[in-house]
Amino acid sequence: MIAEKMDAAAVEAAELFKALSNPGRLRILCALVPGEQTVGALEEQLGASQSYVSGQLLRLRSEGLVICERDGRSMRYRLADPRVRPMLERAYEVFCPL
Amino acid sequence: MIAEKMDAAAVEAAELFKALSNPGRLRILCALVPGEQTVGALEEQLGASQSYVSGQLLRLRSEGLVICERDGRSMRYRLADPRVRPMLERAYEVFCPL
DNA sequence: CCAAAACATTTCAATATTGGAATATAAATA
DNA sequence: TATTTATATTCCAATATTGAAATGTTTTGG
Repeated sequence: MIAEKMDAAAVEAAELFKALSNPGRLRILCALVPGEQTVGALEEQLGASQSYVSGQLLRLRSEGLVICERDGRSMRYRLADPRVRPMLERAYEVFCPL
Repeated sequence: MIAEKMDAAAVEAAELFKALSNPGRLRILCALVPGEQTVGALEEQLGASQSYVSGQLLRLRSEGLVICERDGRSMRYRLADPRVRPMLERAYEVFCPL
């Protein structure tokens, strides 16, 4: 049956949507769309605490949505899941009209 | 500052994503993309209980994502928020490739 | 090696979500 | 009108999420 495929896809999609369902995480991911960002840079852009940003990044990392790489004493984060960018682009069109 | 607009948009978008972050709700909304559906029809398509489907519909209604109309003893539900369809279409492209 | 900078991690209380079970309501039919 | 059908609503215990606070870790500069 096709229902199982649809169900599996729905579970996967729902997981991604859950990752996007928090304004802080959403803004972090959006900030990564143009390219890599340092944790400190993300703190500034969000106006959020170090612990908050780092915590959300940890979660996003554990879900495979971002990956990081050390650069001196900083960590550079970037998007890692190819499904994120298309969804964010559409969200941008829908929620941030010209 | 533009940060406030971005923040407001992020909050709105995150709310929609939260509605989509449950496989059951997601499948209900997907089932409504082609057109109106009865509660019973949704129960069949999802293979879920009456109480479950009706409960999720109640929530989606309270968020303004769907609206319903009585038709005899049935209720016909349909999508009500113009932002839902574009997001689901993109999700379909991303998660249900040809 | 030591201190500071930049992140990571743990902990926790408050709050929210989940889905099942039971019960209630509205409309049609006999 | 009594019953059945279709849907709505309430209730609840288990689980998950949230964001702040405190503390731990890693790397570099002196």
